[in-house]
Amino acid sequence: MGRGKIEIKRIENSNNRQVTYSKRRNGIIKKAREITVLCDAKVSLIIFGTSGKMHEYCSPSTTMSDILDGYQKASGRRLWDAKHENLSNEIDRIKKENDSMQVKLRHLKGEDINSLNHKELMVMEEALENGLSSISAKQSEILRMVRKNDQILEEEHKQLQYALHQKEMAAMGGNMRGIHEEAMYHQREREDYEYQQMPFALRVQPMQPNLHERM
Amino acid sequence: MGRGKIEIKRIENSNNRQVTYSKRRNGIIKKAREITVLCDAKVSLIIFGTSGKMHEYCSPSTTMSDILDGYQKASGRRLWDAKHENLSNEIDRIKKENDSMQVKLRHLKGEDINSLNHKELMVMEEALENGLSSISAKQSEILRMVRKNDQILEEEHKQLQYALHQKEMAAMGGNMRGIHEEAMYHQREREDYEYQQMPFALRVQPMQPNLHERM
DNA sequence: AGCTATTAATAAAA
DNA sequence: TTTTTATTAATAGCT
Repeated sequence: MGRGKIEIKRIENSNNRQVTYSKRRNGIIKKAREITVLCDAKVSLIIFGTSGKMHEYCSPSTTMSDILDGYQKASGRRLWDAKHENLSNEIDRIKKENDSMQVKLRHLKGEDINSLNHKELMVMEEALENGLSSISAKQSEILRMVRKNDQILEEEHKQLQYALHQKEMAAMGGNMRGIHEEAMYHQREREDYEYQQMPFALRVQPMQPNLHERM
Repeated sequence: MGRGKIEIKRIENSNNRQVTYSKRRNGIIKKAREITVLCDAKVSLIIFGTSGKMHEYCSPSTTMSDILDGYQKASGRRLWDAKHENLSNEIDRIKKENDSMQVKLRHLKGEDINSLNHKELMVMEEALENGLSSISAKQSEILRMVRKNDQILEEEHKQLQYALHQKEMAAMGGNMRGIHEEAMYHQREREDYEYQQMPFALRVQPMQPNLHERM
């Protein structure tokens, strides 16, 4: 049914193949549509071309799921059971892994250890001791950090007190001598200058920014 | 394409409809087969007639499941049941549980504890100490059991030595006085009686039957 | 089921 | 891709 007869075998010319695919695909879908209308049939048709693009047709009176349900009943084959089984198996596997970890955790917490023998207990004891020492070390580290921060804060506190004292003394002197507004302004300027001159590390700023999170 | 043109609408004559269905069904399946061969396409085709009988075609290079998988991916629609989703969800849930337990275990072993804060470390430390003390207690218990068993064995050993000594003495006396067979038999009877008279706890029997398993 | 006149699909070309 | 068109393929109405 064309300008020439063709053999039903793979079309080697890729352009021809693509054109033929497009035409015949439309043809099949048209035929599917026609048979559903003419004969009350229910049709599910899915076509994938080499490009991977999909085309589908499904009778308007039904759905893919319905037809596939019917397919499963009629053919006895199960389309999804293989998947089901895989998933179920994976669940079993993971659950077992889970259980054994649960048991380990309980053992490490000292629960249900009646079933353990001396050797196993030794291994666990060692693990616990290692864990404990790691954690103690970490605790000490945090404590050191806290102390250091304390120390720094204390230093800053002293500096602030000193600065405040200076300011009060200066202000008092000014009042006693009846300094006017402009003089006060310069006074403030001088204090700003003094602050700029303080060693950087002594300025007010958080030294361990995330320490509160660790407490 | 027939002796007359027909409108594409339901064929009211049921006999004609059945005949046309049969012919066109074969036609579509043939077309499906042809497009797979000519164009390397993958086709899934399922047809139900009014009688409820099913006819299908699926490209030989693949399976219904494969094509329907592709359909799901391409269309975004889900053909499978809620069951699948439930299973998938459960897998996800269990995997998460798994992961968190893994993390806990690692933490208890003192690994990856940099991310923990002071409070969490405190909790873990306590858990580890509890676990350690439970295990130490169990170890002591086992040690006590071993010692007790030792003691019992030692007692039994003494009793056995004593019994053996008695027997040897008796045998020696018998030989010296030339005791005949019947006398020896009575000797043995007497020893059996003595054994029956021993305090039950001192008789030879395993005191901690499964102790070897615990070591 | 076959047959065949007729329509429908489509291969090749544009 | 789509259109055109010569040709083949499918099939409607009959047996």
